[in-house]
Amino acid sequence: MITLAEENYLKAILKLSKNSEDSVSTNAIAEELDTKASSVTDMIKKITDKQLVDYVPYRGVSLSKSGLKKAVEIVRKHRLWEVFLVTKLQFKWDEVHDVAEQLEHIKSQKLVDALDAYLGYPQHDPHGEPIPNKDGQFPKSFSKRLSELEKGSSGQVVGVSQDNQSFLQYLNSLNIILGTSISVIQKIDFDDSLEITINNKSAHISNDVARNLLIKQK
Amino acid sequence: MITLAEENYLKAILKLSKNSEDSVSTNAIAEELDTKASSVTDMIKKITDKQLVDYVPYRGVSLSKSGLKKAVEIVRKHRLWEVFLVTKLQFKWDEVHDVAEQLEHIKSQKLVDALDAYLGYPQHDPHGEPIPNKDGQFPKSFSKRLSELEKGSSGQVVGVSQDNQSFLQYLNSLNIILGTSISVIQKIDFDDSLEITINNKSAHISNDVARNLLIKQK
DNA sequence: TTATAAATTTAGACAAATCTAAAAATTAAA
DNA sequence: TTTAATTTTTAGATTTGTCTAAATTTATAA
Repeated sequence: MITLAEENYLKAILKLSKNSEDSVSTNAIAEELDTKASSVTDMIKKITDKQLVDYVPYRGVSLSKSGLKKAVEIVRKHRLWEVFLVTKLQFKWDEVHDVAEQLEHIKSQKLVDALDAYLGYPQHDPHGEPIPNKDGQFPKSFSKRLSELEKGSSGQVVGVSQDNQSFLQYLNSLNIILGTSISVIQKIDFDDSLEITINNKSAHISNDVARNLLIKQK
Repeated sequence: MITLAEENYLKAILKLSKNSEDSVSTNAIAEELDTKASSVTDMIKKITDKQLVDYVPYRGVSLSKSGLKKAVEIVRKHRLWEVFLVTKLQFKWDEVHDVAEQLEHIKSQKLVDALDAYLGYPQHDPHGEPIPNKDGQFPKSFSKRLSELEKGSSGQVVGVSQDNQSFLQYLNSLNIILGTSISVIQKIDFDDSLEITINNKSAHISNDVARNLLIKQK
C-alpha cells in the first residue's frame, strides 16, 4: 500500500523530472515539498525499497516504471478534480488547487473513471495542463504550450487553453491573435516568466499567460 | 487542527451515542473502529485535551459541544458525497460507503457548501439517512425510520426513503403498504434486524429494510 | 460480601514521517 | 591538486497512532 506522503514524493519527482530530464536531486525535492533534505533521503530509501524509484546515493533519483505509473495517476486525479470543481461547482480556476491537492489522494479506480466519464473525458484542466487518460497517455497535440518552448525557439499561436474573458482581453492588448508569431528570448527562472517577441516587438509575460497559449512550431 | 484519526473517533462516538444516549464505553469504540481498547484510551486522552469530548476514566466518554459540531459536519460530508456518487456518478447505493469514508475527510467549507447546492440540498442520503444542513440541523420529520423505534412501540407506514424496484416488491411480498400497522417485538443486537408484527402477523426483517421504512407513531 | 470475571488503563514498544546536528561525499575554486 | 564550499547522508530524537502485556478498577455472582 502506498501512503499519502509517498504519493506526494512521487508527484514531486515527476514534476521535477519534466523540467530536467535526468535524475532529480535530494535538494530539489526538499525545496519542492518544503521539507528538509534529510527527510527526503529517508523517504527515498523507503520508496526505493518499494521499487517506485531508482536511486543512487549522492547521485539523485528517478521514477521507475511503476513509480511513473503511480505519479501519472495522481496527476490525472488532480486535474480531473480541478475540472469538476470549475465546471460543476463553479469554483474559480485559481481556487481549485488546495482542494484538488486533497482529492487527488482518494483511492478508487471506479471513482476516477466515473468522474472522467461524467466530465466528458476532458483533455485539459482549467489551467491548460493536459490530463492523462486511463492508460496514462497524455493527449498528444500538434501544439505546445508557449511555456514549454526552449529559449530561442519560436512558432505561431494556434489556440488558447483557457477562454476566460479577461485573459482574452489581455491577449488582445498584447496584439496576440491566432497566427501571431512569437519567439522566446529569455526564460526567467525566478518566476517562470518569459521575455518574448510578438511579431518582432518585445514583451514580458507571466507563466500563467504562457501556459495557456498554444503554439505550433515550424 | 483535527487529524483524520481524531475525526474517525468523533464519528464513532456520535454513532454509538445515538443508540445508547449516555456516555460511550471504551470497548464499544474499540469494536466500532476495529481497534484495541488501549488505543482508544490513548486517543480519548488526546481529544479530551482538545476539549472535543468529556471523559471520566472508567466511566466512558461523550461528545462536547464542539466535538458534536465536528462529528455532525463529518456525517454531513459523508452523506452528501454518497448522494453525489449515486445521483451523478451512477454508483449503486451499496457501493458508495468506502469511497464516502475517504471523501468525508476532505477539508474545505466552500467545497461542502458548493456540493450541497449542486445536489439540490438533499435531505436524505441513498440509504435513507438524514443529512444535516450547514448549521448542523437534521431535517425534522413527523416520521421516524422503523429502525429507530424502541422495542414495544408501534405505528403506521407513511413512506419509504428508498424507491428501489426490488425493495418495493419485497415490501409488497410482506404485505406492507402505506398505512400498514407495524409493532416492534424484538430488536436483535447481532445484526440490528427486527422481529415485528405486520397487521398482527409476525415477521423478521433486516436493518436495511427497517431503515428505509418511514413510520408515524400514534 | 468476598472472590472472580470483565472492562479499562498504564507501561513500554514500534512504525511512519519528520526534524536538527554532525559526518561524509561531491563539486568548485584557488 | 589540494582546499573550501556545497550537497547529501547518517545518527539520534520527536510526534502520532497503534500494539501487547500487565496492572488496576469496576461489575457480577456465589
